[in-house]
Amino acid sequence: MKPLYRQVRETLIRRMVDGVWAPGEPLPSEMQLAAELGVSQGTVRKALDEMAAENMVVRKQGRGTFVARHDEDRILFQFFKLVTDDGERRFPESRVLSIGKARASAAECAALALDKGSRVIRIRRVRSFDAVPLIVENLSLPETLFPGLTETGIPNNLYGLYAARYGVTVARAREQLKAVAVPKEDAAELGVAAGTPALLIDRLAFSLDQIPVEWRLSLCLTDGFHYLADLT
Amino acid sequence: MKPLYRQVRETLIRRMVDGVWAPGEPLPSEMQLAAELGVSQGTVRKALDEMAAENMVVRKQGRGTFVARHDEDRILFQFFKLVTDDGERRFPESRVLSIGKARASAAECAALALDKGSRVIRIRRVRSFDAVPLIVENLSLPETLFPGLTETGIPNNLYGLYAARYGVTVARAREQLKAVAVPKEDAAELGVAAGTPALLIDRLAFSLDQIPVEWRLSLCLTDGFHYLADLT
DNA sequence: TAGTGGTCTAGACCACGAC
DNA sequence: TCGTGGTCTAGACCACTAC
Repeated sequence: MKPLYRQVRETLIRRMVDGVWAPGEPLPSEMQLAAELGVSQGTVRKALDEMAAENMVVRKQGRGTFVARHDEDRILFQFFKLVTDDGERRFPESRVLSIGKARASAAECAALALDKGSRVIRIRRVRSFDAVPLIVENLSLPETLFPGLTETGIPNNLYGLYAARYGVTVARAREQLKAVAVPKEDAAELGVAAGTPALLIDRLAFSLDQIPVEWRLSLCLTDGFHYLADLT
Repeated sequence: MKPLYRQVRETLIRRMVDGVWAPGEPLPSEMQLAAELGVSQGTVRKALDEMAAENMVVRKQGRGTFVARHDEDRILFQFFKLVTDDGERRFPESRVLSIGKARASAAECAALALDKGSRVIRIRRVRSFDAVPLIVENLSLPETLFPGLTETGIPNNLYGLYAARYGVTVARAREQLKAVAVPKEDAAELGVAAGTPALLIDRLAFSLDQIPVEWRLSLCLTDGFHYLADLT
């Protein structure tokens, strides 16, 4: 049998997925949750501590426990690892180059665990620091999860939009990095010669319930910037 | 005042640094530690759980709590992020190209927090998979921490040597990644043309007591391999 | 002052490993 | 069977926030 605190944890995650508590909202207090779920406060606490460690909730002494929001700095930088060489964390501006729908390619079906023939939304954009382009990004999203996305404006912070408009919270991602030569198609957008070395980041993002919800290929110049990883 | 469980944690780390318990050895049981330190078992447990989460100790139900060892698996999963494109984790062979002592450069002093004029050990080696060279590595170590290192054989698993021979346990590292063109000096070792894109990994490794103990620049080809990061 | 999460304690029982 | 860590409970007090 699964430990009680993990069952509690899953109940709470289920509720967040179902939108019972929206991002930014406070959860009931530990005592209330314990009473409602028929367990002791300590068990609820262990579940919440684990969720806090994974950035799903934020605990504030004296105030309460809140569902994590995707516009808090700590969450933003959970997924954005590119830092200036003097260690400054900054967030780039974005400009959408194209957006549209299409039948998912084989690679997209594989990455996003979609059935053959499913449809995806594709976004291509450039991200810049101080008007200097540094990243070209190609995103694929399952259309069923984000209906109508192509008709709205695309904000800089996409994960905030996923959460606010579609109730899809990105909780975790895995990134695969390679060094590649910038191909002809991307050279112009980045303002460099084709063949320049660049960092290719292949990211698959997962929702609270571990479903892949976004596939993103980012081609990054690393002049004055680097990808920062902590091996803990 | 610092919480009790953190004081316990620091006491235990201090003992590991001082070699009271060597890697692989069991710690006293929770009850024994609690009695000795004059706290409750729950407080010791919280300290140990935290240390287990940071890979400093390994807990095994029914057996005990053990000081973590720098065996291949730990290196592979905690410190070696390069995996094959089909997800296989493998350990490369290494061949030392040169080893020697020198006065630390300004960059080395800055990275390793050394006084100007300190001496360092420098190692240069090539790492291969199936005899195909994939990584050229330049390491710098403070000589005071590793006396006599230049006179011994250099094993493939350096962190194991640091721990076994010098009592220096690498607990954490930060890595900075860039995409660069392979310079002339390294092209021959890697068997590629100068200018080929490669991943440059700048790693600073810290001991249990948070002292920088190794600076490592790894130039990696990412053909058939990638750097894997989990954003949690 | 009241309510929240943070720390600390004490004790019970369970699951696992060694013998 | 015994000793270990793993889970669960219950209750006390502290630190912080809001009112």
